[in-house]
Formats: sequence, structure tokens, C-alpha cells
Amino acid sequence: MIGPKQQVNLVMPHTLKSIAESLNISISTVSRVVNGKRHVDPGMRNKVLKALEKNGYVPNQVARSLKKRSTNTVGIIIPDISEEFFSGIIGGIDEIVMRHGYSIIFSDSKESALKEDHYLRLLFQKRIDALVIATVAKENAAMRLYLENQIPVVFIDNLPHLDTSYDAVLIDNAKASQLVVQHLAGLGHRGIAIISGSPDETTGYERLEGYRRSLARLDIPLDEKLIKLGNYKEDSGYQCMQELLSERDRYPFTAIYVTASKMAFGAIKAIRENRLRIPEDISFVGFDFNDKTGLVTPGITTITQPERQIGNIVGDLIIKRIKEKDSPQQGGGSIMNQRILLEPELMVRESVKQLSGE
Amino acid sequence: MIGPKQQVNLVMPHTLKSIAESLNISISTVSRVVNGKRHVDPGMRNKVLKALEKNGYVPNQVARSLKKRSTNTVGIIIPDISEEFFSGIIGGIDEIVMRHGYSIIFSDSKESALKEDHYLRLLFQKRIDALVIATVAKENAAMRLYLENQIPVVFIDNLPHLDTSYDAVLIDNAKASQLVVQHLAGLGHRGIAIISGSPDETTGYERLEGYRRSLARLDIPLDEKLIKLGNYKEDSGYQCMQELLSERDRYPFTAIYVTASKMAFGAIKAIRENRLRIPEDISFVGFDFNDKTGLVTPGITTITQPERQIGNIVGDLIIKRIKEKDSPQQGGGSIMNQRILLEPELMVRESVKQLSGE
DNA sequence: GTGAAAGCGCTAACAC
DNA sequence: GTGTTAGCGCTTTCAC
Repeated sequence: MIGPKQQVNLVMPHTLKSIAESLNISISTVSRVVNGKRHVDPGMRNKVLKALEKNGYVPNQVARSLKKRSTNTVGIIIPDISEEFFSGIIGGIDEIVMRHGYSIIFSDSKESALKEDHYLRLLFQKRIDALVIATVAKENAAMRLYLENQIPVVFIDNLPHLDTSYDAVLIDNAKASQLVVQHLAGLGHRGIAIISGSPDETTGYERLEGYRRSLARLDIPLDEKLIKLGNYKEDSGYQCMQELLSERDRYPFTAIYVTASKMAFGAIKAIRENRLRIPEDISFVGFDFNDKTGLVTPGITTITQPERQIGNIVGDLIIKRIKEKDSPQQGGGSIMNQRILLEPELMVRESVKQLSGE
Repeated sequence: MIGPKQQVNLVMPHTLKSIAESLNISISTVSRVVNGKRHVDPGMRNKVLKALEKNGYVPNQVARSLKKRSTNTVGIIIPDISEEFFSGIIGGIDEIVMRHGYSIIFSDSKESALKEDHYLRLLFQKRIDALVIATVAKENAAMRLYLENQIPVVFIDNLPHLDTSYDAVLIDNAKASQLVVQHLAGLGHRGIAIISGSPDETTGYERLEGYRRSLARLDIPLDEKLIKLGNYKEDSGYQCMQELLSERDRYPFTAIYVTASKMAFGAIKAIRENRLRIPEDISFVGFDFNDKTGLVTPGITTITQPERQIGNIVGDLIIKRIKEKDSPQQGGGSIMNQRILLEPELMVRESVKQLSGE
């Protein structure tokens, strides 16, 4: 059996060269066959095909990538894989890009700007063809790498602080808060507290601003004491809720709006520990509060984001951008960026009480 | 500014060569500096470092990989990213391997053996350094690639049908079923139905066998009509439950054990549609039934798997295997494989009724 | 239709 | 301490 170099006990995979040598033909011909190119004699093609098959040849994508300057890989950086919102998006992206032969290389920044920066560099080293990122950083020094090198980037969930235009797919966060506030106000609530992510991130900013503006529009006075800022983790939701509850005498509220799922879990924990009932003692609205079981009682009224759809849209956009780069009529520089805003939905369940006093 | 070739409007990233030329020194010296190797004059090192910095040099991992025959990449193939069990495992693996400079390239087989096979080949082409897989296939033709080429593989959740030894990390599935049956029997249940995954997969097999054996051990007669086989998806859980309920007159049962989370969601839906209550009309035990909210009422008694921990253990094992391959005293062939069985836990909540008739 | 050869960007002998 | 060189496995001109 003719094969490539054999080192001590270690079998090397076959290469174009080893196949070519075994057939006494040139590498190029084998390459042509492997890639299904024309200009190969049918008889020869068959012979090569057989040898390929027999030896179990598998092309080396690393070598290909080096030559072609593209890796068929899409990088994704998200802050928390265990959030269903993000794993759903990844699933949606994978669904699309896999059809085009791309793989996903995934990194979890764990809400850390430092880690995010690290991954940004790492993925660049790996020469990903495109990047999808839910950034948590205020400054994106490493992002420069992608922009300068014309590597397509699509932002999700959170927007960057960049002075250039960019692609983004996300829901209309201000609108989401507006839906929530209108719903609550419509049921007679005027003391509406909020636990939001940091306004340093656009997501937190938009959700908070939407809340503010909606209150203003409804002529509901805004009490800054009813605004708590968390960090998206369950603990901080718990913490913020505790604070709100401990000051409830001085700064009363009848409803609480928690703008992220894990913080909502924490907030609910705090509410229960204080032996308060939802919605009797306090009305509750969540964000991305997923209940796949349909068993949560009371059902939590929540904003929902179509994560699968977001993933699909991102996938399509990514593929489009990559194709644009490859196509000759595009110099690669004049890409029109776009921001795709999806409509959030308010799923009304039973966690908000109709206030009689209205 | 001296840089690498400039094509129309497209700036190429800097290379060792371009840096070397700009400094009029050799590539090797630059390489040495980049890799922090010794045998470089301190003055020279400084000069190079400055040039590297100034030009924003980023090493090309693709070229490195080609040369070093390793990509610093771990491949993961799982059947459904939107299952928390799997996204949790991925998070756990990432946590470990990222510290060692590895990235994760992820693929979702969507419970399809065909897709799994496809990804197996694709990841091999990309020359991943190791593979983690929750297989759904009966035959793993493409797995041969990894075994023959001595690429470390760790199986999770499901075991392959291989005649060689292999590494695996999973919970003791038979034990899990035993815990469930004992718990139910202890509360007086004797009509215990089960909705299981296919016994063609080891996970389904073990859980089902564990159930069978535990019943036998407790001298509880087993009615084959109380066994339904689903495919892990929510729909099939719903379907199986409907069947069980429609035949309940003829084949009565007081408790149902659903061995996978999504099927459990479906089963519960069916139960509710039939206007039956848990646990009054029917006792329920789930598998990996995650309730992060703590709000599900009644709380569902369930087997839990420590997914984060599984991920961490897999990560450690992967790294160990990769290192073993690199170390010279190991020929790369004599790796001792191991099967790590973790203890499942039964989390008792309120979905099982104490039967008075006992 | 086939082959020779250059080169993608890097590492690692090996020479000096 | 520094440079030269030979690849890693592939694609892609360019000859013939």
C-alpha cells in the first residue's frame, strides 16, 4: 500500500502528493479531480477518483485556507452561551451558514470586555471570514483589525461605539420598553420600577430610554429611585430587587419591569423571599422570559425576541457580505451597511394585575 | 509606510516577511521575536517589537497550523444547541480549553445521523485537534478518520457502537432510572409509564433498561404497553403522552417518567390538554427538567445532570489527550481510554403524589 | 489534457 | 545571534 510518509507508528493522512505519486501523475491533475474541475480526461478522472476513494483521501482545509485566504469559518462572540437567547441565535446562524459550507467558531466572553478583546484577536489570527458579535465593551480596539481588513462584521443585541457605519441585527429595544410601559399604564400602574442593564451598553441604554420616554409621553412622573442598574446576571437581578423592596415604603411602586432574563430570575427570587406574590402584591414584566414548559405559574408577561429568526437573518446577511467581497465588481470597500430592526413582541400572561384604583 | 502587497484598495495584513523587509533583517529573526524565543539580541528584539507594534502585526494562525500540523481547535458536534444540557456542556468545555489557547468549532447535527456524518468529515478537513461528540448515529463510518489518525475523541451523553475502547464522559443513565423508579415505588406507584428515547442509542437504552431492571428488582410487573419511544423532540413527547392517555383505561398507570427534557415539555402539554392535573391525576418525573425561574408549579421532580461539570471534565480530558499526543514518550498510540461516569441526582419537587392505596 | 512551478505565511533545522 | 532554506498541502498560473 502506497501512502504518505510513515513516522514511528503514526500514519499521516494522504495528500495530493501521495496520491499523485501512487498514480505516477502530477499533483495538479489530482487537484483538478478533487475539485471537480474540467480539463481532465474522463478515463484519468475515473482512475484518480478510485485512488482517492481507496486511500480515503480527505482534503486539508488548512492548506486550502492558506492558499485561498479564506477559511470558510464564521466567528461568533457572545456574552453567555447559557442564555437561551444566544444559543438560539447561534442555532439560527448555524442553520444558514452550514448550507453554504461554513463552520462556526464560537467564543463566550462571559460579559467581560477583556475576554471579548482577547477573542477578537484570537479569531482574527484564525482568519475567520466573518464575525458576529454581541459586544459588551465600550471601546473596541481590536475591532479595528476587522474594519481595516474588510472582514464582514455583524453586530447583534448590542451596538458598538463606532464612528463608522456597520451591519446590525437586533430588536427595537426602545419600542420594547414602550410596549411594556403602555401595557402597565393601561392597567392602571403608575409606580413602575425598572431593573435594567448598564446604559453604557446600547441595549441597556435603549431599553432604559424607551422606558423613560414612554413614561414622559404618558405624563407619568419618573422617580429615579425606581431605576436600578444590573449586569445581566441573576445575582444582580436579585440584588436590585432587594434594594427596591427595602425602599418600597419611601419609593413605592406597583409594577417591576426587568429587562433581561437572568436578572428576572433573580428578581423573582427576591420577591418570593420577601413573601410577596405576583401579581397580587407586585406586577411583573420580564424580557425574554422563556417558559418552554408552559408551567410557570403565574405566567410571566414578557417581551419576546425571535432569536431563531434573528440568527437566520444574521446568517443570510453574513453570507451575503462574504459573497459581495468575493464578487469582482465589488472592490470590497463600498459595502452598504444596514441596521435591521426587528419588532419585539409583548406576550401577555398573568403576572400583571389590573389596578382597581384607576 | 512599508507594508505588504497592496491590491486595488485592499490592504493585506502584515506578514513576517513584510516586517522583516521593512527592517532589512531576516524572517527568522522576526519569527523568533514574535514567538518569544531566545537567541535574539536584546537591542534587535526591541527594534523588532516596535515594528511589530507599529504595523499592528498579527500572526497568521492558518499558516502556523499548516506548518505545525495542529490548529488549536476543538470540534464539538451535538444534536441540539437549544437544549440547555448541551449549551451548558459547551460552556463548560469552553471555560477549560480557552485557557489553553484552544477555540471551539461547533456543529449542530439536529439529531440527524446524516448531518453528523457530514460534520465529522468537515471537521476532519479543518484538522481539528480533538473532537467532542454526542453521537446520534448507529454507525459512525466517518469516525474512522479520527481513530485512524489518532485524533483524540471524547464521547458525551451517547456512546458509539465501536469495538475499540474510547473516552467518554456521561452520567450513569441506568442509575438515574433506578433512582426514579425507586422514588416512585417508594411512594406507592406501581403503574409507571415511561417515554424514552430510542434504545438504538445507548442513552435511550440505558435509561430504559435501568427502568426495566428496577421494576423487576422491586417485583413490579412490567407492561410493555406503558413504554413509549420518542425522538427527543417536544412533539414526540406530546404524541407519546397522548397515546398513553388514550389507552389509559386498558393500560392504567399512576406515574409517568419522561427521560428527556423537551419530550417532557410535550408530555406536560398533552397532560394539560387532557385536563389532568399533576400530581393529583398523574405523577410526573422528568429528566434534565430545568426550571431556572423556580416558578414552575408544581415543581417537577426530575433527574439532573451536572452539565457544567461534565463540560469541565471533558475539557480537562481533551487537553490531557492533546498533551499526551505531543509528549515524546507517548507514541500517540497507547492512550488508555476511560469512561467517566458521573452520578445523576434526583431532585425531588412536587410532581409526584404519595399514593394512599399503599 | 497534463505537468511544472511558484507561493500562501509560517516554523525549524541547519549553516555561518 | 542571525540568516538561509526547505517544506507544511494546497491552488493556480503558465507552458507544453
